[in-house]
Amino acid sequence: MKHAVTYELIKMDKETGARRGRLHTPHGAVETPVFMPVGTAGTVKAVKPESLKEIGAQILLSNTYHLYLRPGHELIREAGGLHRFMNWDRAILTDSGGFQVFSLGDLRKITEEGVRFRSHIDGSGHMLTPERSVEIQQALGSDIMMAFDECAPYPADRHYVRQSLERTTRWLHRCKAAHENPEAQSLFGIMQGGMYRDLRAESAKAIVDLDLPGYAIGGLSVGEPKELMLEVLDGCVALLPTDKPRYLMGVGTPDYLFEGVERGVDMFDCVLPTRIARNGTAMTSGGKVVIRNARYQRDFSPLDPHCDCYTCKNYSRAYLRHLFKANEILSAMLLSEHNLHFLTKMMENIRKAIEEDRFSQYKRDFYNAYGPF
RNA sequence: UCCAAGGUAGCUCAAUGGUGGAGCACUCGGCUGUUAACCGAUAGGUUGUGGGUUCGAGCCCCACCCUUGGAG
Repeated sequence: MKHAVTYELIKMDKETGARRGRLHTPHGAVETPVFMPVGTAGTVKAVKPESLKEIGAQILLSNTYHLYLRPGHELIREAGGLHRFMNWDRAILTDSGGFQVFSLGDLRKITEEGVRFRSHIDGSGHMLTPERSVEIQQALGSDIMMAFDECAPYPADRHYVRQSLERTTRWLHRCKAAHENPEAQSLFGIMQGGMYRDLRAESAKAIVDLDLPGYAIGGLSVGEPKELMLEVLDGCVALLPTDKPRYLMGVGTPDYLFEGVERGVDMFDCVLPTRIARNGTAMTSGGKVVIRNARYQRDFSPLDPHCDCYTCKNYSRAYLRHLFKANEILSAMLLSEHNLHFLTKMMENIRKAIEEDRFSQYKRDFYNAYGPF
């Protein structure tokens, strides 16, 4: 059987676990390692698809739970699928709603069958099951569907995490069984196991046994200290096959991206660049810039002097601060575009550095310029 | 000139005669498979002025100043 999405390993870094690869999808190739901007509700908030293309985004993430509630997956099927509906002809990965099991804590109840949600929009009741999640993602027509999982909270006791990951594994089998056309869309499995090394190993073995076209590491970056996260991540990557893409879910600060790549992760996604943009913060080559701060009131220099994005080419820090303070929508647009450009460009540089066997050097240079994260 | 209603944080306003608060603004912090153009924290006061009553006054009394509306 031919999978919709395949992974081509192009080059391994000589010193670290970093690797340069390529994902082949029904909507074009994706050069890895890659950062995927998040477009939860069928839009990367405040950024036009045209701008995303200019920035160089290769693949977007969208969300099953949110699109199911509004406007409804049947409507999107009727529109010709999510790609057409949102005018994005490059690749799309859809999350399964599994993260909402975690983030909508008070609004859901987990059972073996699935998860009962109360809509955060109108309070109505809904049942999301592995079968239902796959059905919705098939209607959306994403290139990569994620398995319906439970992202366990941190901290969580061993007993809970074990129960949770075993249920997630059973759910993965049901997702695979419900998956109708693996040649049109690929299903990625998600490893869980919290911060417990042996449970991670159990989870990894269970999902790798299904021989899926890609594997994700879930349940990290949920509030645990960075050292712990990296230690767990070390173990996780080692458990995954080298001939399949590895996706670290929910990671998006520059340091975590470098650390992930260094350990052999190929894909990342995160709301952080767009969210902090809307809240008045930018990532720049010189570090984090909280543009809302009074110190930038009369700073007429560009946000990042080393950046060639639309925002940095045309506007000053003083103007960006003014827009934010004045609650102007353009503030969210310009800062979001910049932050996505920044991370996308950073990943581009990382890929190039791996090709030229100077990943570690690039990482050092980047850290030196960026300062504390 | 008279009548009325008012003067409390930068702004708009709360506060039985009993420890003067809120929202917004300001300043700062946080945000990691989006419940998030969000959340949190700090700061900010001779309660228009001067007297009086009272154990105690933003609140009651007197005078004055100022604002708004009305009448002339």
